[in-house]
Amino acid sequence: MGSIQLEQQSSEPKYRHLKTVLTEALDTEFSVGQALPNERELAARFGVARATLRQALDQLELEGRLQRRRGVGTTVAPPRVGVDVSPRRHTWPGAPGDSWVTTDCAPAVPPTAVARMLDARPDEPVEVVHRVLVTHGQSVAAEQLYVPAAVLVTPGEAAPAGPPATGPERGRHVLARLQRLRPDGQDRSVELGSAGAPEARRLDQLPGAPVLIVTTRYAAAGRTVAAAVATYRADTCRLTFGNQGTVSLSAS
Amino acid sequence: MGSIQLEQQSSEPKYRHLKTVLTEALDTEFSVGQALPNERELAARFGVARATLRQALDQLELEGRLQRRRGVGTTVAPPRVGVDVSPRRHTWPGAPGDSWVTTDCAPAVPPTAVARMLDARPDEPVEVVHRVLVTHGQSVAAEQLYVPAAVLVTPGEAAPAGPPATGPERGRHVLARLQRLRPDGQDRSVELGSAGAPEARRLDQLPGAPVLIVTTRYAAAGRTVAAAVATYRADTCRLTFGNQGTVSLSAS
DNA sequence: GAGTGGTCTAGACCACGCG
DNA sequence: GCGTGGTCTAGACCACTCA
Repeated sequence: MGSIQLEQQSSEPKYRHLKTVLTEALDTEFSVGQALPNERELAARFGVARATLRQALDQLELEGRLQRRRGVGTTVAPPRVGVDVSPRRHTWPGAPGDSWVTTDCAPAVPPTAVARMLDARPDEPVEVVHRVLVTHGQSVAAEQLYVPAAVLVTPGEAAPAGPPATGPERGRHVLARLQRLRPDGQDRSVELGSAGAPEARRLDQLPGAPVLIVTTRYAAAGRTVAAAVATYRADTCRLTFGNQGTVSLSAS
Repeated sequence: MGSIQLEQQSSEPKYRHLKTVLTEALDTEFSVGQALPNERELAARFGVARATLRQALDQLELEGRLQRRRGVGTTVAPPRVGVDVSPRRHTWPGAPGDSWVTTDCAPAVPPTAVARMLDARPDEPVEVVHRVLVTHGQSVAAEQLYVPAAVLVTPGEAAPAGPPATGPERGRHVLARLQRLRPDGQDRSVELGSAGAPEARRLDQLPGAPVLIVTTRYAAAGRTVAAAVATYRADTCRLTFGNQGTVSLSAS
């Protein structure tokens, strides 16, 4: 990246041309993990204001090419890790092979959007199970699983030995009871969002960072019995859906 | 949104507080399609610089709450439209029920990343079929489908009557031949990206706008026979995966 | 304490859509 | 031609990490 000046011809914005130049430099002159010069240095080298340079860096970070940490610097990001969200692996919360870790649980009234998804009255109490997904030593996703209290009571069965009113143990208790319902299927959707303050803390990133929001509706006996809202770090991960056909492809 | 001043207490950045205030205003005082005051007006009303206000608007646009058009203004965005990308509906390119429209096709050498996905030599020629997906009168996705020329030739069959060297008709020809291979399965992944110049033009948005990139690998007879890179507008759509279980949920 | 990225300001001009 | 959002500047200070 020895370039000193940014020659430009057309009406293309500077930051976009800058992004192109930086992308080529990343492809040819940098390796994963390597640190870039700091922003003031880079801006001076290209002869632009720091805000303009940052516009280019912002997009490169959005695309997962760069990793920026306050107080530390900017480095070349590793390729995104693939996270399998296909129903085969991620079948049913708490099922064997489920690699999520339950971190907390408490009863609450759900957000209205969640209540609608559950076909529940807006004021109906639900259990909220908080879980995180850790791979390669880093948190990649945080999830809130909503289960109406009503679906957890089994008719003709005595109330179970009292679980704690809150905490991971209560969450495991809820998942165990959910397990007893036979899963029929799930609807799932993916959209772009930005991390709220609590998710950002759990995912070790700044609030407002881009995330992929995966919303899942779980069904048993033809009824919606649970809903999950999971936020995946968009910068570091890629959602994979495994093989959706009849014959396996060999892993490449 | 009659609020005139932005009182603040903690170390929370102004733009984030601003975003919270605006979100509440959108939820309570605005309806879909309604226009907001212009940016200079809003910035003055909240007592911040325009750049700070724009930081808040940027995030709200990323979340699909706002729609901004240069020369026009900012309006409240409608809810994102769900686009079904489940294998049931989106089975095999060109299959009946496939709602994509073929716009162009030409032979080319694929990008190296695509060649690797196809298990092809980097210089092996492929057919590139361009397609767009239109729903509710707007383009929501643009796709490039890569098919190695080798998989299209049928041994012991005469070369077909010459298709045009380029254009939609050639694309339909390629898809028709691809149909003859029996589909076995597909691998799919979703990640965040930003629109390049050509995709931006086809999706009627600005370059750099956030998109969801869906990469699909199609297999037949245990081999990878095609790969598709589709970019969906992240602002206006939500990818849905239908029912992935054994029993249908009633549509809500 | 030195150095990094994150936030913020108060301007300016440009490109675009529309009447 | 006017009003809109998009780009750009040249500063400033803050919050954070690390030696």
